[in-house]
Formats: sequence, structure tokens, C-alpha cells
Amino acid sequence: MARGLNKVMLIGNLGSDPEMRALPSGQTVTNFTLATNESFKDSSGVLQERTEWHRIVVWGKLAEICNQYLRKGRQVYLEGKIQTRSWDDSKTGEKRYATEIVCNDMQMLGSPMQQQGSNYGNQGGGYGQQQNQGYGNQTSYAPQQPQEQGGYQPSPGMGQGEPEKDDLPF
Amino acid sequence: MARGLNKVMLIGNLGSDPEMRALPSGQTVTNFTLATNESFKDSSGVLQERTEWHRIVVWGKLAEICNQYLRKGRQVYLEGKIQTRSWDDSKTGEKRYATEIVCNDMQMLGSPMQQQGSNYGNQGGGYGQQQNQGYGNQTSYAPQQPQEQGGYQPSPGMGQGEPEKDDLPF
Amino acid sequence: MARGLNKVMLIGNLGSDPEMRALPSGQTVTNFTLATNESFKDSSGVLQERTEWHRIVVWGKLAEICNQYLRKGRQVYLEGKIQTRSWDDSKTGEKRYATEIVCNDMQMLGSPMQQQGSNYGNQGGGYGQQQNQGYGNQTSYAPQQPQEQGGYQPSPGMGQGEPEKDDLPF
Amino acid sequence: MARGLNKVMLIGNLGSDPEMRALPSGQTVTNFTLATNESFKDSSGVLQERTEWHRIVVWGKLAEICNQYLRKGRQVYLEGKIQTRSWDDSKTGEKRYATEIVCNDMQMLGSPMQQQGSNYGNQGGGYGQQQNQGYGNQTSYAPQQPQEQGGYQPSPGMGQGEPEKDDLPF
DNA sequence: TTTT
DNA sequence: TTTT
Repeated sequence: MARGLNKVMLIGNLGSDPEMRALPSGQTVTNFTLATNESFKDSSGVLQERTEWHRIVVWGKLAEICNQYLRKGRQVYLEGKIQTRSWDDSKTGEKRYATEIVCNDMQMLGSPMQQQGSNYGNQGGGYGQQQNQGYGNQTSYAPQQPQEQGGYQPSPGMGQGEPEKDDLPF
Repeated sequence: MARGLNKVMLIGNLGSDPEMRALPSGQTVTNFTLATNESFKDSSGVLQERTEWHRIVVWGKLAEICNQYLRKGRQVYLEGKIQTRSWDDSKTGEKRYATEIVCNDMQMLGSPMQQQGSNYGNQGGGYGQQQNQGYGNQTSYAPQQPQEQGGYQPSPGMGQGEPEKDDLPF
Repeated sequence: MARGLNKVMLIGNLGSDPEMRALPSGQTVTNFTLATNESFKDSSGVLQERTEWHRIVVWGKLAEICNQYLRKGRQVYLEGKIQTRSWDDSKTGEKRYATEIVCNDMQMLGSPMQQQGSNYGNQGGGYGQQQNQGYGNQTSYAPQQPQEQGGYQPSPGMGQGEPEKDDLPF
Repeated sequence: MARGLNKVMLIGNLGSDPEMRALPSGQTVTNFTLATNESFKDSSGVLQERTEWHRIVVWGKLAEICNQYLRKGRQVYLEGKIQTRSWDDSKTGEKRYATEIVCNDMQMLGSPMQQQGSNYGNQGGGYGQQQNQGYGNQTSYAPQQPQEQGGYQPSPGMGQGEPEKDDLPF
């Protein structure tokens, strides 16, 4: 069912909380950004850092898992494929492009306690006794508050449609 | 020297002959596009094909190897990282983005004989004694014609600079 | 469903025709070996070649596809995970180990015509009406002769059981 | 300089502190084991866990980094290649095999504070003010005590030689 | 714009 | 045991 390879593997930190939407089709999609950091010595031998931002798209069951367990700042491993959407800019008539990583595998890394987003600690409500039984244990996280997902957004048609303005690269 | 992972692995076919340029800095850069093909059954069970186009950038010694041995249509394995350049659109003032794969490893796949571009056999000009002793042999291809590289192009500053219009996604 | 990453990606050539077996459990398993070649300059600057042999195990539907389309010599891309089985050597009582790649994705590379095994052309026998049901269907190869699969072999218990003597590393 | 792909990517936890040795050749090699965990539902739908143990070998500068910063229990990303050594069993005369991952890239994951081995906190001696300025920061770890490396061990000849008994798979 |  |  495939005649090629298009594989992306990322380890980085979420730049934003995941945003999950239900599409009219019934599909679930979650979006977030991921920063991958790279350090290198420049031509003068000075240590430089470079951060690359990736726009992540997740579908289906994994979309729900990402929405539930991931938060801004969290370190994750992601696997997926590169996909570039294009549309005609309504203002200029030019072709525009946005490249995304369609994620099909995710591993949470490290421990959630230190990687929480700014308000992570609060959102579990009464989960005071939440304890971390060891690294890598994925079952001890506080479940996310029910989100207001704001009903149905216009369908991206599996990511192919015309993106809204704030759907564009970040 | 790194604090994250940003890795891309592709197997696909070149959509264009490589184009090599020498930068004022003395660096060599080669560009080409790569198609990765994916087939899948859609919701109605019909077999569909989807082609993803990737813009490939190669630096240094590997740029020269790609320029010398790769041709349109050739099947290759590429490894690299995702990099998104951005600039301000001079017409609209909006931020624009272009995502590229900065390639750091390449393997030619299959045999060159069947994968040659349409005019592969001709382009060596006077290289009459060009012989192909078998696939995978990287030394037996006809060297590329000396290209008119047209002098120095504006430096991309290792791919970071403002791209020219025709430098944008393809 | 996972808390870690164990991923192997190989591009190489089959050292043997695939061998498919049906297990008493009803599962299908296919085994073959794969050579990955690496060349490098040794400390004296002389170009050396090193071949690594991998023992490949494939289960289920992909086992049948591999058995049907792959032949000795064929170049493939494989993805899978590392798995080491162990057992007690009946002669010495020592623990013995065999490491295998459990393959979960396969892409045929290049073109089949040049990569055929020694007797490739003949083995289709009377399969004159071989048809190609669609693209991506690598069905232009001669289908394999019905194999005598010799009934049920002892179950490896998903590769965990005590291997028979000739099941050991090659 | 290569004609194939032999790539392994692992995310797991060290099962032992790294052990570094200097070889007579002057080369430095570090060994440790890594566990990758996988969970899956068995045929009866019961969640099962499977741990795969990998024998890791690191050479050169990266060997020193691993020895200095990694400890038992630490979560890491490793990249490398599969290599199988073989030798004749002196007792039985049979061919024996040991498969290792020759590591060429390593990323520490999560934070060191929670992933420390049993005696990690003590070994820095006077590094009382060791602080963790955030995840992923690789420069804030307490440097390791100078190890007694015990002089020269028999050379593995770049991993090709006859392993000693306790050099065998773990 | 590639490939099958 | 493959491939170039």
C-alpha cells in the first residue's frame, strides 16, 4: 500500500497546549507545535543554538491521547510523515504552502512532573495524591479537564482544504 | 552538540535534475525535488495514490556527489532534517514560509540503467566511452556537463536568507 | 501501548529466498536473511567493505507478501524491531541467544528485472495469465510456485520458543 | 562510502552504569545495556509488557560522554547500527554469535534528577549546588568522578575479536 | 516535476 | 548467503 518512504522522527518540546477539534465528518484532529533544538559551533567556533518549529497534526485515537496527556513544554518523541498543503492566497492570488507533520506515533519522554505547562499542576482538580511511580509511567498523569471544544470547525478535508488564516504556519 | 531529534528519511524519485550553485562564501549547495509516493484505500475502498513533493537542499561534498550522480527520475534514499525558512512578503508584508529537507546522507537505489532521465544517455556529450559496469557503482556515470552556474547567487546564508521568488516552494 | 522505541531500518539485499511456514496456531511466518553493505576507509586509507547479515522474521499478511514477491538478491527497504530470543543449549546447558529483526514494513527497491534470483525467470511455470491488479502491485513478478510447506512446524510462540537447530543464527 | 542502510533507533533506560575501557590501540570504548519497553494486548486482550535488552557499544569521544553523563536508569535516545560478532566456542567448537548496537548518536531525555541510578546523587562528591535549570539541559549535570578504569583490557579489535566469557550477551 |  |  505504499511505494516510497516519507518518515519523520522528532524529539522536542511542545510550544503550545494541544488543540483538539471534531470535524463534521466525525474525525478528530489535534494540532500543536513542537520545537526541536540543535546546538552547533559556528564558523568562529562559538556555540550556537537553533530551534526549529514544527506544526504537528494528529488524527483519530492518537489525537485524543495527545490532547489528554500532552501539555506545553512536555518533551515527546513523535513519528510521522511530511505533508505540504497548498492553497491560493485570496489577496494576491499566489500559491501558498504550509508544511505539517502528520503524526502517527507518539511517546512521552521523561517525567510529567517537571515538564508541565504553566498551569499543569492545577488542572487535575482534586488529584492531590497523584504520584510519580517512576520514569516512563504513562498512567499516573492527571486526566485533562473537559475542554470546551467549541463545536464543529470547518473541515480541513483530511488536511487538504483551504486553511483559515490562523491555520497557517505559526 | 544537540538537544533534540529532527530526522527525516525519504525514499522517492527525483522530479528534476539537481542544480548546483557555488555561493560567494565558497560553499556549494545543490537543490532538487523529490517525490514520495503513497498508495492507500480511501473510505470507499478505492485505491488512491498520493504524491508528496519535497524540496531538497544539500551542502558541501555531498552536494557535489548529488549533482554528479543523481538525475531526474532516479530512485534514492535520503536522510536529513526539516528546516523552515521565513521571510516577509514584499508585496503583502506577510510572513511567508518555505520548508526544506537539508539532506546529510544519500544512497542511490536500484540500478541507474532503468532510472535514467529522458535524456540521460545524451548528456555526456563527448563521453563516448562511458560505460556502466553495473548498478550502484558510483564511479561509472558520465560526469555532468560543466554547468553554467552563472557566477554567484545571493547567499542563502546556510539556507537562512531571503529566498528569491523562484526559490520558493515549487 | 508502548513506552519506548525499538526501531530498525535496513536497506540491503536478500541473501536467500524467503521461506514461509504456517504455524499450528494458524499464523504465517516468513524468514530470510538480508545483507547490508558498508564501505569505509580503514586507518591506512584503504577502502574496505563490510557486510552485515541480518536474520529477518515477518508475520501475518506481510509474511505472505514477502514470500510472494521477494527473491534472493532483491534490494529492499525493511523496517522493524530488534528481538533477541534465548534458550538453554541442550549440550552445554549454557544460555544461548539469537537476535532477529521482526519486520513490520517492507518496500521493494529498484526494478525486479535486474534483481532476480538465479532462476527467477523460470519459476513462474504456467502462470501465463498473471495479472496486474493495479499500481503498486508488484505483480509483474512471477508468482511463487506453490510451496510444500510440509505441514505444521513446531510453533515458535511468536518467535519466543526454543528454536530448532537449523533455526539458529545462520 | 556506503551502499546500504543499517540504522537502529532506540529510546529506553540504561540497565547498568556505563563501563569505559581504554584499548591498547588507544581507542576508548564504553559498554552498557539498554532496556526498551513495549506494551501490547495479547490474544486474550490482556495488557502485556515486554522488555527487550540491547547490548550497546560506543567508541571514541561519544564513549567518554556516555561514560560521564549516563547512569543506570537514565532514559536516552540512541542511534546506531546493528553488528553481530561471531567466534568459535572453545568448548563445543560451534559458531557463536553476539549482536550489539554500535551507537553513533545519543540524546539524554527527561531530567537527570529523577532518573538517577541508585547512587547517582552521591557520586559527584562536592557538587552540592548542582542544579537543574530545566529539561534537556545537558550542561548542568555533575561531572563524574574520575573512574579507575583498570588499565588495558584485551582488545576487542574494534569489536571483532573473541569475546571473553563475561563479554557475551547478558 | 518522479515513480509504478 | 546478497549487492557493487
